[in-house]
Amino acid sequence: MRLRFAPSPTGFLHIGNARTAIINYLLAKKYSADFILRIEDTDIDRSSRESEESILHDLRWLGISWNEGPDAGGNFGPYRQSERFDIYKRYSDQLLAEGKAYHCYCTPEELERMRSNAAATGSYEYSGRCRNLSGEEKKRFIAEGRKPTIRFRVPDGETVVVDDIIKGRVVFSSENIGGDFIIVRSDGVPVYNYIVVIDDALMHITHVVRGEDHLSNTPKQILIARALSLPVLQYAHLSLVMGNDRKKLSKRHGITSVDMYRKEGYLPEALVNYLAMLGWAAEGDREILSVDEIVEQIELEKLAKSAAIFDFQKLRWMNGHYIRAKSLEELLPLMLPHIRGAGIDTDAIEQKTLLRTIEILRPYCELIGDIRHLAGMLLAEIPEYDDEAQTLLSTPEAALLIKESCNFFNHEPQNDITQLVTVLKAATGLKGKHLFHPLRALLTGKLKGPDLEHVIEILGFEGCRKRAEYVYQKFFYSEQQ
RNA sequence: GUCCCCGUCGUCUAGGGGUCUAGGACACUGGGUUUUCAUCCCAGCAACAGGGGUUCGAAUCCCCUCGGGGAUGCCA
Repeated sequence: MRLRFAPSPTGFLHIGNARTAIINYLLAKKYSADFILRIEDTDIDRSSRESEESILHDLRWLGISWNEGPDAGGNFGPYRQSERFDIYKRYSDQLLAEGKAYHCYCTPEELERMRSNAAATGSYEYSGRCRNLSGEEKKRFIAEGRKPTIRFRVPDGETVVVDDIIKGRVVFSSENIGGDFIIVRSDGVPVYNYIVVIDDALMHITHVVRGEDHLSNTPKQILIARALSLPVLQYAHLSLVMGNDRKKLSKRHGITSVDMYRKEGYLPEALVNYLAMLGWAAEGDREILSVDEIVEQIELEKLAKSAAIFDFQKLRWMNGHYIRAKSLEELLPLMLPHIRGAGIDTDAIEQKTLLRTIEILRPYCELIGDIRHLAGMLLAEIPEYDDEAQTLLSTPEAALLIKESCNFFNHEPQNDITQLVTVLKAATGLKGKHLFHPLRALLTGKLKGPDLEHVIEILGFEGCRKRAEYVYQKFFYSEQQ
């Protein structure tokens, strides 16, 4: 069994393509199949090496690996279509020689005109104008300087059956696949629907698992395979991933490139888990599964036929779950850049303190990047005091607490910080939320957050003292003026 | 327009003739834990697109309608 993922390097790895890659990879793992990565870079204007590299990078980040590919080599290369033009040329020459394809001299402008005329009346398909050109007509077109494309001569009255592993039996007739289609452009570059057949055959692919948007292309490909006496493969067409407006997922639905998910602080295991579960369900109502568990259970036959709307909420929930499941040691390097991004000098902080901070703050994180807005509460010299906290700290009730806090730090520097709450309680006569609320605001600058006990533990005597002093200066002292 | 695919809670899904007064998860609501919020735990809300058949019996099989999607490119 040999599977493949064949992206075109025209941008970042899209989340929908990532799902296709993941499912192929998971299946390859399950069946110990070879997994081939092929780069479909025949759209020369839009393809780039940078895109290819970023796609490979994103695939690796997701934990996907392949046995053969442009970087890995293999016995059936090259693995970039742009490096295989001589192969495609041989086959198109053969089709031409056998009369199964022909030169078409229609210009893009002419075709566009035919198309728009047809749109008014009804359906469009290529008229077949150049199907049976006389030598005379050909000569004339050539004399006009027209560069021909090569069109595949679609046979009449053929039935094409796709026995799709997911969709079931789908029957097409050669009459209504849109007429003779172009297989080689006028500049000599071959077209997807044609070369995909050659590559899959030559690379000994056994199962083509790809997006449903290719289902209608499949009869064209099968017709090509027949014409070339190449094998027809097993197909499995994955239902598409949609945005919340039920349109194919695209940029306007939010972030759609794997690259962005990584930057936002999603974990690859969450993305893999979520994408695998989109259109598939594991036994026993389980939602959170490791790659190995998914590999054990996943089957093409059990994948959903219907399109699925991408649920960002659920992905976030799952990501939060994986954040909580990770060890602190694993989390630290992932969160460190974000903590630094919040302007905190992590080099000045003991590793032990950082780990403990992450432990305390982690329940508040759905994304790794969420730590950025939280870290300041525990690690900044002086945290940001939000509006709610400022309002609270300006009340007379808080004034008393602020004053007594400063007392605690200034007059008895030997005080045990763990006694702060007890001492303040006695000194102010406040208790319950009347005590904890303003104290929280004073220490963290926020009205909500982790246990004050933990906050005090991380801040220590000095940290708490600095904040109390800051608040005294800002809210208490200024009010006395 | 034509061809093709699809249609169970708001969303992802389980279910494939009787065990379905339709199960789980996210979201939402309420409660518990907590000084607060988050985590965690418990409970609740909420669906078989519509209409015809077939059958003793249909969410499950068939047909039609409607709805959604994809293809119809010298993109892949």
